Amino acid sequence: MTIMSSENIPLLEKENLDLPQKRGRGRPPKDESSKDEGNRRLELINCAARLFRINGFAATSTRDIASAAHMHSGSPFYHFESKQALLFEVMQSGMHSAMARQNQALNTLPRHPSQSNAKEQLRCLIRHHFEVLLGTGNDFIPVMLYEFRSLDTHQQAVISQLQRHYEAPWIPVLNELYRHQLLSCPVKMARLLIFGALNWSVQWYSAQQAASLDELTDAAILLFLHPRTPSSK
Amino acid sequence: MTIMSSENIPLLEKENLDLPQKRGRGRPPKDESSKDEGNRRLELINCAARLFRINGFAATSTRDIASAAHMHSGSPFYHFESKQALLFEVMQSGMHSAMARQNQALNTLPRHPSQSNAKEQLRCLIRHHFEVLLGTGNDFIPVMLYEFRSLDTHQQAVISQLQRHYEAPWIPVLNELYRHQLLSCPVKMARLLIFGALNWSVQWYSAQQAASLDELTDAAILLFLHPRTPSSK
DNA sequence: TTTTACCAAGCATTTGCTTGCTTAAAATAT
DNA sequence: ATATTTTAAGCAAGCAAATGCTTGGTAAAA
Repeated sequence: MTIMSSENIPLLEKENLDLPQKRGRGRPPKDESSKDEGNRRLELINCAARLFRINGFAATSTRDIASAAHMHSGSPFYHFESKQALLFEVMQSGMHSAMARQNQALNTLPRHPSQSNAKEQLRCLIRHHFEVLLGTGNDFIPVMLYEFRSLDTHQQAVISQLQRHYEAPWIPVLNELYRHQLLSCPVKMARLLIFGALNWSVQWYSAQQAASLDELTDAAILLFLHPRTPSSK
Repeated sequence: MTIMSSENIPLLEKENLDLPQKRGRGRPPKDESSKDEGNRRLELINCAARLFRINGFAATSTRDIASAAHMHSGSPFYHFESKQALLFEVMQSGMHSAMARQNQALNTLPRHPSQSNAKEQLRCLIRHHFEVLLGTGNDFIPVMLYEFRSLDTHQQAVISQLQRHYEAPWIPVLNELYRHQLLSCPVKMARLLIFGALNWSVQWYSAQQAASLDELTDAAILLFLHPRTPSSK
C-alpha cells in the first residue's frame, strides 16, 4: 500500500467525536462477558491475517495493519514486539484453531464401525481441510502456507512442528487405504501430492462461480482413490 | 536484504583495477557469436529470478538485484523501466521458455501410435512440468506461480493467457483418459487438482535427499490414474 | 495509584527511481 | 588508415517517500 500521507484514519477521527466511547484512549471497560483478554490484540491479529493474505507479508506495512484496526501507526508495537512476531502469532493461532477443529470433525465420525471406513475418514479430513483453506474469514492458514519463508529459523521450526501434528491423523488413514489398495501411490508421496492439490486451491478457488466445498471434496476423492471392486454398483 | 551502507560492491571495485576489461563502463565488445543482444539485461533477469524466488518480490530490493549482477544501484533502470517491469519480464521469458520446451518434449513422443498412448503423453507432460518447476536454475516458473499478485491487472491478464496456452495440450490428453476411465474425476477439476499437486512440489522438494524427478512422475501417475483392467499385468 | 491501552511525534533506514556524467566500442566520415 | 561522431552501458550521487520501530506522554478503568 502506498499513497497515504502521514497519520491518516481521517474519517473515523471526525465521525466518532460525538460517540459515547470513541474506542480509543485509555483502559477499555471490563463489561460484557468478562473475558476481554486481548480484545484489541485479537483484532490486530485478524486484520493482519487478512492483509497478509491479500497483499503478502512484505508488501503489507505495519501502518496498513494499524489503520485497518483503527489505530495509529505505532500502537501495534504495544501488543507485538515486531511485525514478524505478529506474523508468527497469526500462523500459530491459525494452526491451533485448525487442529482443534480437525479433531472435532474427526470425532463426529461414527466410532470404529468395523474395518474400512478409512475412505469416510479421508473424506472428512479433506472436507475439513478445504474449510480451513477456503472458508470465509479463514485467512490464517493461507498466510501460513504462503509466508513461511518470512519467519526466522526458530519460528519455522515451531510452525513445522505444528504442521506435523496437523498432518498426523492423515497418516494412519492413508496407510489403511494403501493396504486396501484404494490408494496405489506410496503413502509418503501420496501425502505430499494430495496436500499440494488441496493447498493449491487457494490460488484458484472463488466462492461465487465455483463449486461448493462438498463438490470439491467429491472430486478430490474421485481423483485420488481407486475403486477396487469393479463389481460394486 | 539489509545491512549494507551506501553503494558497496567493494571487492570488485578494488580487485579489477588492474584487470584488462573491468566488465563495467563503456560499450561491450561485439565479439563472440555476434548475437550479444541484451547480454547484461539477461543477466539481470536471471539474478532477479533467483532472488525473487528465494526472498519474494517485495522482500527483494532493486539494490539486491543490481548487486547480484555486479552493478550499481541505479543501473538496472537503464534496462527496465521499473522493478515491476523486471518481474513481468522474468515471468514472461520463463513462460515462453517453458512452453517451447513442452512442445519439444511432446514432439519426441512416438507419433500417434494407435489410440491409447494418452497415458504416455500425460507422463511426458508431468515429467516435463516437474523439470520446469524443480530443474536446477529454473527459477522463473516458481516466481510466476508465487508472485502473480504483484503484477498489475494488465500484466496479470497477459500471464494468464500464457498459462492457458501452456495448459492447452493437457486438456485433450485428460479428456482421452477420462473417456477410457483411467481418470475418474471430471476433467476440469482434475486439471486444477493435478496442477496443484505438481506446483506445490516447489514447497517441499529438495534435490538432495528426495526422490528423482522420474520417481516423482511415477508416483503422480500412480496417484491420479486408475488402472482400468485388473487383468493387465 | 497503578496498570492498560493507546496517541503524537519522530528517528534512522531502506527503497524505488532520477539526473547528469563518463567511458569505450562501433559506426561513419575523411 | 585515421579522425570524428554516435551509442550502449553503466557510474555517482542523491531525492522523496515509505517503513519498522521508539519515546514520552495521557486518559480512563481498576
